[in-house]
Amino acid sequence: MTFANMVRIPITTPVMAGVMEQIGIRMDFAKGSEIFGQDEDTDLLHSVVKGAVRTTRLLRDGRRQIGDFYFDGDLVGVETGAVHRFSAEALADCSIRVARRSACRMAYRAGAFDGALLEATQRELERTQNHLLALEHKSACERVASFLLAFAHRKRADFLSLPMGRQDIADYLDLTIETVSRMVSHLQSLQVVEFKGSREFRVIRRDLLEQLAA
Amino acid sequence: MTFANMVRIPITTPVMAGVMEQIGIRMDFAKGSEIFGQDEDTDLLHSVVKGAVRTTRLLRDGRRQIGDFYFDGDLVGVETGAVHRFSAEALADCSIRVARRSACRMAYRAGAFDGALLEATQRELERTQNHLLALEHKSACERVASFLLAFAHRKRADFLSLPMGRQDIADYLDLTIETVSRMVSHLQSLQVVEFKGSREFRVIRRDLLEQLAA
DNA sequence: CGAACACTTGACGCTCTTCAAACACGGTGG
DNA sequence: CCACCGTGTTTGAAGAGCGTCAAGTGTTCG
Repeated sequence: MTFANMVRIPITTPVMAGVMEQIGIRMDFAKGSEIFGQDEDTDLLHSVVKGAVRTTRLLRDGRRQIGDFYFDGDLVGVETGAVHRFSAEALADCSIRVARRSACRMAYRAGAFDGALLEATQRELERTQNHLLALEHKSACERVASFLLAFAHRKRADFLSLPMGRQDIADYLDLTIETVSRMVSHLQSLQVVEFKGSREFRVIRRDLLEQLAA
Repeated sequence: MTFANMVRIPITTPVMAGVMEQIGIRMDFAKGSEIFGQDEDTDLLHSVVKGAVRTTRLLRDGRRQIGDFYFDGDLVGVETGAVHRFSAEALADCSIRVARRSACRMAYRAGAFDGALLEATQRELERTQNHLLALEHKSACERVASFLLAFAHRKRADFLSLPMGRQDIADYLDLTIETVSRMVSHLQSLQVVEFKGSREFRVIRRDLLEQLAA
């Protein structure tokens, strides 16, 4: 719990995972395809089995807000109303489990299921608060460092691969693509991380990276 | 629903309001006093009867993040875990209703109460997402304009009074107090709003203000 | 009436954006 | 096999916008 804002909170609970595994229908989505759309109804729940998902919403002015990125085990797009306010797309080829809310509620005791849904929503809230925290009063360098660090936390592998492009990172961090690129170069010149191409990277000095993420 | 990001979403539901009214104990808090603290447990629910509340959390580096502002009817600090991650303070003299979660659950059918709590959490999530949206890719002027507009939406009165000071606004909008001050002056010089002192203001040209809030 | 506090205003510098161009990679077709 | 193009990324130079520091102006309260 030293760096709360850098740890990715999984959007799942044991009960929720159990329910989805039991009654969810497995579907595959090709990289780039839409899993659900803005304004579709929220009756279906989606959880990621394998792959990477991004939620976005289009704004009046044509800009695009990134909601968040979701990975193995996460429930995607736990939302407020009857219709989705974000759409979800597969960043990589994905395997997703889909289930109807009503079916989930029947499969389990309704109360237990609602409790799990509440907890998932609370985790999503916590994540959004942390995202806010990761932007507020942080420099471009700190944002990019935090972002890379959050990934390094997910996998212990030597080199790991970012499933999203620079534009997605820029939108997520509220920076321009050029600034993200510059900061990545900067972190490399400091020997803190090493990139192989634009997506594969590894952390060389985790202590420095944590320090730079402030 | 034209300007989703400028509308303050109330954190309440009919069921929740009913429960709190029925079994909540009314308490008064003087301006500046703490309603609950960071790391206190979340067993107690608080709803605002009258007044204005601000939630904040202290960060490692000594900075202070503002969670949100809460007004009449709002449930304050719907949170994730067993302990509060934010503390809540009275911005003005406040009247608050306090109730134990467990008591609420007993007073109502547990299911109905949990549903109401879920909805309140979802609204809090939606608010946080909108807060994020209100910061991302927005200029200082747009942020301040949105902020004032959100208040103008709340009350239809001619002149209305901001319950928080410039520092709170600055923290909320991730700006400095000087920049907030400059933007307020700027909006005044454009004849879009009029200030009487530093807290009382009214909107002169709502259309322009909405345009500036982008 | 004076002191403490909150807010405003000004000047200057740094960071990030903008605009522009170069570069890298992957696929296609000659 | 290599020239060609499209897309995504990097790099550079210039400028705008916001932060910082510092001084000034209210405003509230003893």
